[in-house]
Amino acid sequence: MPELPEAETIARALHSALAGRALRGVDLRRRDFLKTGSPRRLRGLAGRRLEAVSRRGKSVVFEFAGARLVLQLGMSGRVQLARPGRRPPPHTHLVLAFAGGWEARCVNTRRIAAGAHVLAGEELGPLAGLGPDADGIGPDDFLARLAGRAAPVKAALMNQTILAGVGNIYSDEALFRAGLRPTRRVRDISRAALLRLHAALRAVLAEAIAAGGSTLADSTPFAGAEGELGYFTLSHRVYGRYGQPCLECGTTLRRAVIGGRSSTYCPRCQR
DNA sequence: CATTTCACCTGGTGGC
DNA sequence: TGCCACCAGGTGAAAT
Repeated sequence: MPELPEAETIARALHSALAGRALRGVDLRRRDFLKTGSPRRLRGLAGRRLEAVSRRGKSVVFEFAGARLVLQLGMSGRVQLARPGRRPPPHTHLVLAFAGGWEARCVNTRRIAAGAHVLAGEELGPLAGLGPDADGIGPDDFLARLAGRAAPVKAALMNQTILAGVGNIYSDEALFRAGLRPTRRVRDISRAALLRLHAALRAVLAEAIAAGGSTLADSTPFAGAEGELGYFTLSHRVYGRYGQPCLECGTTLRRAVIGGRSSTYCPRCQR
């Protein structure tokens, strides 16, 4: 599912293909995909120049002069960068047409937690209340934001107000690398172990972003092929491997449900 | 406030 | 082969 690295990869690809181009047309194909702002305001973006595409947490941000369009990818969000004319894929809910003949097609199959937000000026919309981005946070800030919490460390990592961008996949991977059981309460974890977790999280995210970058280099959406932006495979060590042997010690990986999310961990390597 | 739980939605899977 | 129950999970609102 799209978390920080996937959103980063999408934002970078869109930025290199589209930054500097004028938005020519907006096609909102599913009205309820627009969560903040009116369709009128959305259409009002047409004619403006796209200054940049960036990322905040798990969201992709189209930056226009005086306004922003925030795209929440949710559970199953993808963006297809394509030439107009060809039929958009099923579940295409919003199409942004740019000068130079590129369309950014926002595709969502499971319509959960996904949507677009048109923000004027300094308006924050869904970005309000987000903690600092997980790929840039330093060890001191990380410790300060987590310190003393009663929540299970897995839940704390996925709490977007504490730290933005981490979801089920990368929290599982970071906890495995740090040797921490996802059910452990943060306040019971030593400072040294939390520092290990910080380092593990930063490393996992950096590797995933690099993997996304290499995927981009292969798919070259700018070369004319239809570019599906959104997913790539970093080889996961625990995520989704419930019931299979741990790659470090061979113990069968177990599953725990935390905050309604299933988490996979090694009962021997993670304490 | 912090924390926990639940609804939302659809495609893929696995059992029969 | 076909049917259907079940699962996945990001977000925000509601409950504790």
